Amino acid sequence: MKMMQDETRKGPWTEQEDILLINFVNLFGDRRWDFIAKVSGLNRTGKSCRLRWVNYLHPGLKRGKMTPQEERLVLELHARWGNRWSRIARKLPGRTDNEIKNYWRTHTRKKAQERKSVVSPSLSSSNCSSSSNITTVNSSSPPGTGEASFYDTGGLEQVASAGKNGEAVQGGEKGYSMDDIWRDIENTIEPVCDGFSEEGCNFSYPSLASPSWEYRPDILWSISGEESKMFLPYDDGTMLLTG
DNA sequence: AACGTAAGCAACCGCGGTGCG
DNA sequence: TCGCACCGCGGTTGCTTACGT
Repeated sequence: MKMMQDETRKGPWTEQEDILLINFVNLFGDRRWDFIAKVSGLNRTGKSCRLRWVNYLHPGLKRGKMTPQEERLVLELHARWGNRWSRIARKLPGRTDNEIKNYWRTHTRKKAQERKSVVSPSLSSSNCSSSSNITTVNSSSPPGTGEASFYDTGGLEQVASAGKNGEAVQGGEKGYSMDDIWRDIENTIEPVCDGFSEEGCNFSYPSLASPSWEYRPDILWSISGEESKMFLPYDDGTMLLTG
């Protein structure tokens, strides 16, 4: 990892970055992303930090395949609200808008294919030239076109609950999984999630951005840009407070 | 066993909304 | 009241992994 302090890093997050971010969110809460981005020395944008937190690092996130109940809920809510992913996500504790969005995309694509094969098994290419709008919702199709056709399918029919890999182990964290990281965190930090059971920890309040641990102004020490140097991340992700 | 394709997931981008000076 | 900075959302893209031939 090259340390060009000036350029903003992009692309996949490393474990060390994750740990660093977790630490800083613990300290400052999960709202002041720009501040955290600067102070942490991550060389990431606030946006990027927020996204990483919300979609991957937030405690209480469920991992793995959607349950049939969740799938049904997604379909129902999507039928009702359309692409209001964050809104839908609030009704699914532990699921993120991104996750639901991705799920929907996959589901939609699958559906499109199923339909295509049902509607025109042998029709193949005869006269569907101009009116074949059901559609392959592929990535290049403009949003809305193909999608709308699913709103009215009564899309509630069972999703082939078959996904490919049941586990959806994200990102191939080799050696040091998120579970490990969280185990570490739990051992070292006390998240102020009290009273939050797995399900109590739902994010019904405005979006995942809600702090799952208290914002602690008392430990905010009024850090300025310069003072951020006080934090020197060790290689193993722990923090050294200097100064 | 190798190759091609599809599916799934993580991350980025752009835009609109909101709060603050 | 206006302008600016930041945050959050939805859309899109790119990469990795799984599967089929």
